Amino acid sequence: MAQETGLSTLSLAILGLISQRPLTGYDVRKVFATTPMGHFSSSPGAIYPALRRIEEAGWVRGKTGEGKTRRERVVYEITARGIRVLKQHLSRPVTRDDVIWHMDDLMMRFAFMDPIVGRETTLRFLQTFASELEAYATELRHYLDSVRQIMPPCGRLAMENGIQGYEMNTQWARRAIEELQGNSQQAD
Amino acid sequence: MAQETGLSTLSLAILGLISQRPLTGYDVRKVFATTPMGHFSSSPGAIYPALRRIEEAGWVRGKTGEGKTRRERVVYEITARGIRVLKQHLSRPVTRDDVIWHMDDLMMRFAFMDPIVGRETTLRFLQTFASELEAYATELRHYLDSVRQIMPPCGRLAMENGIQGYEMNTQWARRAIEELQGNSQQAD
DNA sequence: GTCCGCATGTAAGGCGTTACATGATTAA
DNA sequence: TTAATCATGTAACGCCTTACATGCGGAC
Repeated sequence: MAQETGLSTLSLAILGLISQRPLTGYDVRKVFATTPMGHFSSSPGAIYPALRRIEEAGWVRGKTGEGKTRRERVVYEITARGIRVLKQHLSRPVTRDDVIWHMDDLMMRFAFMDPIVGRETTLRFLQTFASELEAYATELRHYLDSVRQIMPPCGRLAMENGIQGYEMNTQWARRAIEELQGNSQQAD
Repeated sequence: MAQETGLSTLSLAILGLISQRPLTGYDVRKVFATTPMGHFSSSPGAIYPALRRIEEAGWVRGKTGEGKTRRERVVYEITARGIRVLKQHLSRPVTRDDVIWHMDDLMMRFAFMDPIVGRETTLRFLQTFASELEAYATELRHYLDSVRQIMPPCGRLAMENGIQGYEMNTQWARRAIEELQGNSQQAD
């Protein structure tokens, strides 16, 4: 459900993984099942159709019959077109809308962006990420203050939980900027 | 996509709101559009079908033609059956699975639970919520430590972001417990 | 020689999204 | 009277979910 590029969050996750190194569908499922990757479902009914879609879009190419055995096994690798789309998707500016509605997409973008778009763009991403988050958190705080009296205690606490999440993310981003500036070499 | 009761997160949100006071579909949309409520979509294509479903399930009852004008306007109120289902759904214990896959559902449950299931159950909810979260965060930290060397810096940072989110939620829950214990009166 | 893990898929169903459609009421 | 807001919906589409299905390879 992502913007202009038509890259859903799941497709982005898969394409990002394959951009790092060629993978089979099963490999992707394993990553989703065994790592805390975006807490995606590893169900075959999600992965294989998604792989087919991004292959039909020309972003990856599947190769059969590699390796020793002639077992059915399709290894996907990213195409030049795929890299282009990925780069375009990862370069999109962070909007207020993104931080409100597409946090998971943003974190996914961040996780893959450094090798694809370069350190400088990554840092710019974090800057706007942090400031959009901060602005939104401030706004929510104001809203909360204005309704604090009339809210049931648990509703208020639930809302504070959300706000603290945004504030935490803001701080995380600022720390990340410092870390990445200190360590300027780029994974490539 | 929620467990046994067949109450999706959106249905839960709507049912929870209606449990507080009778609402029209448009009212629900306004709440979603103007408050930070779970960042749901306020699109009519989501709300009205969901309302219809929970009405068909017998959890709410719609009444037409109230108020001054004879404008088409359906006010929904929760039924005894709806309260029963809500209570059952809100009383479910917090599982490890929930904190990994259904955080938004958990926060929604929390936001509505106090008046429906009582302060004591709410506190128990927060207790298990906190300990499940803490356990999972610890586990992720171990995992992160074990792969720290071989991870690209941004992948590591993305993962730390996730872990910090869990830790933040743990602390939030502990603070919430203290607050709710201090202020024992119950919204009813 | 049987069971488990690898590896790939399909089918039905549910539900949210975007976009479109319709009509009543109120404010300018 | 025109526009905005109130209020309710439908249709097409996409995509995820659960469940089922299939066959190879290695281990015991």
